Amino acid sequence: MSTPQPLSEAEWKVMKIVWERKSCAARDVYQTAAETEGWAPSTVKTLLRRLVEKGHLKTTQVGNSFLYRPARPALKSLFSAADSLLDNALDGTVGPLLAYMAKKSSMTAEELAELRELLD
Amino acid sequence: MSTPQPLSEAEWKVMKIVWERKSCAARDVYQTAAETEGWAPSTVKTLLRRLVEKGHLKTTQVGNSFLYRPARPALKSLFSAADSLLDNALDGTVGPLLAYMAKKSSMTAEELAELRELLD
DNA sequence: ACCGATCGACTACACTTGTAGACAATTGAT
DNA sequence: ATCAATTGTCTACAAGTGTAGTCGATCGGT
Repeated sequence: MSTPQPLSEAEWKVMKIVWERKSCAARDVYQTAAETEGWAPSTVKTLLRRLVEKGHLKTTQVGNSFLYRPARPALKSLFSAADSLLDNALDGTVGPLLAYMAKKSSMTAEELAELRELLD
Repeated sequence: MSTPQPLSEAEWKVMKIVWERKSCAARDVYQTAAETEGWAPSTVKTLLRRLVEKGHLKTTQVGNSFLYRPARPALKSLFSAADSLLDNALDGTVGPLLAYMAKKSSMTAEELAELRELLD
């Protein structure tokens, strides 16, 4: 139970929308996803349902509808995905992989500093 | 064409076997995958075929059979996968993500040193 | 009390993925 | 020349995924 089923690509996008806001009525997700992905409301409904089934989202009923909230923090899910990525790395490729990611991602100065500290 | 379709989980496993070897006859893959994954030869055949279709493997005919060789280096594919992972990261989560990966993966001293250098 | 908007439930369907059997051609050994 | 083993091709099928329509219940406004 600690690690729910992995997220598909479309599911990640929905999760990101939910993680980013505190109140996550279905409507918020519909609207955001319509703008950013061009998805029909039905599409989002299906994804929300599957995410609940998979245990990534918890719901609280409010009137006729639900409030959706993440079942676990974004970082946890991100770490699970990172585990898979690391599984796919061959011997000796992890260093270059991290270097690539560090270079590509724009990290804030603080993040950089923390990371540097950690490497000891 | 620069970025072939992404690899599925099972496909990664096959690719890893091929990347690790010089000569990659189908038989080598069957045997290794049978040991490590318990896959039937048919399963491996299907995966090899799909990988060729997807452009991840190139073949050279040798007698009745093929030699399989990666269409691009492992690092390239790994980087593509890293791109997806980074796409899924929310603001401010990249630092912790890299920290997690660095901690979890046992890198050699040299890799560590290189990475440290890079963070400047 | 009624009506339009909205929500969730159910249904749909093509495509991908995991997993594998059947079979024909070819090859290597005898 | 023959025969067993091996290889690739074709076929199969259940589960997962992307994408979305329909419909009945309900909520909010009048």
